[in-house]
Amino acid sequence: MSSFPSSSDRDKQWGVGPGRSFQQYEPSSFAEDLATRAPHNVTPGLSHHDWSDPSGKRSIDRIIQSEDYERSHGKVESLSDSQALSNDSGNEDDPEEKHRESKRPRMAISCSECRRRKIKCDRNIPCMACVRRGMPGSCRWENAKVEPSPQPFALKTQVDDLQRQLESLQETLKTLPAEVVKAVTMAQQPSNSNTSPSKQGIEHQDPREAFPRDTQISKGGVSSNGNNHTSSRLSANALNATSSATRSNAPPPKGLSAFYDDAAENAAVVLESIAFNPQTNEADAGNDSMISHEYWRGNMLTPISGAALAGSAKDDPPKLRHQLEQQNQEYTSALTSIVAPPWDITLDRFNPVLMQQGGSEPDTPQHLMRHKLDAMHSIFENLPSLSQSYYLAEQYKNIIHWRSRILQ
Amino acid sequence: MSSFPSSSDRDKQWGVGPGRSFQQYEPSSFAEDLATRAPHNVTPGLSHHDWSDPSGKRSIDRIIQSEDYERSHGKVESLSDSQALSNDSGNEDDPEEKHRESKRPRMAISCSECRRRKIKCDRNIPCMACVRRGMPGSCRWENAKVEPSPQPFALKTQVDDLQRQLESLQETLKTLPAEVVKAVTMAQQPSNSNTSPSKQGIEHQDPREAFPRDTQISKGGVSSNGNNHTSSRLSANALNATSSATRSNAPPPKGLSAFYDDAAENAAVVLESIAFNPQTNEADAGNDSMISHEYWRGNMLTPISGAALAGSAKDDPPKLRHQLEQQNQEYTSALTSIVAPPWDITLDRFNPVLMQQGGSEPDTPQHLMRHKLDAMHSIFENLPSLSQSYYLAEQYKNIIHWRSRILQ
DNA sequence: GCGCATTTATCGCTATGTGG
DNA sequence: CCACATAGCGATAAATGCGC
Ligand SMILES: [Zn+2]
Ligand SMILES: [Zn+2]
Ligand SMILES: [Zn+2]
Ligand SMILES: [Zn+2]
Repeated sequence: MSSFPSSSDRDKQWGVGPGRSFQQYEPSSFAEDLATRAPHNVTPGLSHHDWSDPSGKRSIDRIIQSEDYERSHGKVESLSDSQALSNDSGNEDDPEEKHRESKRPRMAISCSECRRRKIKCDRNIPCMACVRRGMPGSCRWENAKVEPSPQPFALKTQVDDLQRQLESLQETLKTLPAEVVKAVTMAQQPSNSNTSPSKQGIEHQDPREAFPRDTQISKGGVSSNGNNHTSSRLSANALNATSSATRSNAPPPKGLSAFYDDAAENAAVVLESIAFNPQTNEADAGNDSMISHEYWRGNMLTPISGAALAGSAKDDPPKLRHQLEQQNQEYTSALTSIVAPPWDITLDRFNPVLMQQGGSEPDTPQHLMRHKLDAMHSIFENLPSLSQSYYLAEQYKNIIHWRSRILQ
Repeated sequence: MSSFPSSSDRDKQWGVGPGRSFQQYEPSSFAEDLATRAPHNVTPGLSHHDWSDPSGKRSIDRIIQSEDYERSHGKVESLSDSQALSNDSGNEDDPEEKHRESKRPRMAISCSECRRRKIKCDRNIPCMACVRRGMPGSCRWENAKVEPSPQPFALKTQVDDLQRQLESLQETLKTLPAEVVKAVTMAQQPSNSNTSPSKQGIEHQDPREAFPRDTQISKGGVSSNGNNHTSSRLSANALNATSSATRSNAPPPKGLSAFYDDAAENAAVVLESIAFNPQTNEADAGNDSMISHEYWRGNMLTPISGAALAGSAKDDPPKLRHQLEQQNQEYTSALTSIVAPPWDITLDRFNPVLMQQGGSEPDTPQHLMRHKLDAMHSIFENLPSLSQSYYLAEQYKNIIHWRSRILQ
């Protein structure tokens, strides 16, 4: 750490380029460097010159990348994120901070993944790079800091901390009424604490067993994988299995019915608040941070755009190409099966295809209405999760907004 | 160590290229290196060439990025220096040791078993290789590799796992009635260990990296690393299941307590307004950056790629095969329904699926409203997690924003 | 079980873009 | 024109997994 051999820097002559010579690694650049990499969050521009402390640079940057860092460091905070996106409002800036520093001089356009990997991004949404890599779903665009590459290690303290929390929570849970506890644990399956990777798990043997399959899968979505969280909601569902047959199993826990109702209410409230006061929720949401953000981050599905596909195919081996095509086809069809099916868009009007089978009746307006509603039902039925509904709504909103801008 | 090919690597100076000369790995890095790595430690010092930062360090730094860091950030460096490398002190010399660390750490994606045997791994969690071998239980993804660093570090997988458990529990808790939750959190909340940290710490990186492809899919309950805490979500499935899989026009849900209806109605109105009257919300929309988007980062489900499926099926018993296919189908459709944009981008204009229905409907009879509400109920019943919805919404908002930029 | 040819990922450093 | 950021090349470390 001692200061770096500054003088030496200069020596490094490496062929200077024609034109201007970059001496990038000068002191200042150092700071820059940090800023850049660290990006994780920091990004926002603040100049972190401050801590330019030369020493340890490298490691430090990496380290710093945590958001908290910035937070604590000064400002940044969500602002950057939100801001970036929100753009519209634009008005109220942070009153307080005022730092003249421009936050983000240059907006990013490459997808996050490409930025992280420092590779070329074709700027499509599932960009080719991501598609080729087999994870079109991880192709996102966030106008924000770049995250550092994943690392296999973590701080032990983290582990300890988590462990502690977990225990604490579990402990607390014990104090709850029996029924509740039961429901909860049931839902959440004994989290064996074990941190250690001791195997356990699924036993082996019958391969079929290995695949948990059952259940959740079809879940309308989301939840899915191991994450439970989603799921949990032990409530409502059980209660009104309204929607048709259930997949069997899991009989609703009984004594909780009273709670369920409440849960439903809560859900409604939540939805409402999200819809109307996103920022308000911010707080809540924020705090629930219990969840790991990691969850959904990476494998979202996304249909590959035709262009991207075509492009990639160009020089890829036929095998890969075929694979991509097939993959895409799957995505697309799946997508269609749910979103599109009930509608016959070509009619340019609401026309629930599915419903039709039900017996085509005359075209009475009345009936049309009826169809409409039924179709809507179909949709809603396929929007099992709040995420979905919220997403659709949001999406729609965005589209409108976007369009108005484009068409200007 | 010895295995390391290379120390000599360094020699390979690859001649400087014509055109621009990169001397990348040399001089300049020096300074930098020195600052950073060297200090750190350990590294033995190999002649500069070797600066190979030995490794540990490198990766370690990365690791550290956790929040905890910042906390201490005040001095991060110290940490890094001493801590991380602490080991070094003293023995830093052995060339051997140090070597084991790599300059460019990469996360593994094949399961441990496959890696060990050097055979192909389909990257699913019980990977086919393991399944076929009859020991799906032994299929784990431990990023084993080097786990050298003594003290302060731990495998990230551990952290992930813990985190997951914690989240799961908390999520579940959230579904409980407010009062209960309050009691619980209160009891344990004492801001124990800054909770916040956890969230972030882990965040970057995620599994997706690890399993580029669709992997987790079958995971169902298995947490990624082997632990089996099954995922909970006891009931949700039931409900949701129906939807995607079945497209039957199930009759509208009904029969909840009156009060539920009220709540739902409110929510329904909200949702409706969002969907049908986007502009109203527009303002809000912008700000979104709500919640820690980080939340869901990471474990989204992804359908099994056709290729993978095909491959596995190849020599598997038909029964299993069928199961897999079905499972996949369900996953695909479910997930797609969430992610799939309701518009048809290729048309360069949208096909507002939702819009239509909403838009018109001026004279909605009373009973129509009723249906709508019923539909809303369906949604609420499946309300999964706030985090998810936020994440998704955010995600898409980003996309829209991005598009608007690209399109100018 | 494993040598080793391939494929893939990481990252120093340069080229560019952009707001001020 | 400059300071500061992003884009992304291309060398090269590492992981994968064929084939014996
Ligand atoms: Zn990209
Ligand atoms: Zn991408
Ligand atoms: Zn495997
Ligand atoms: Zn395996």
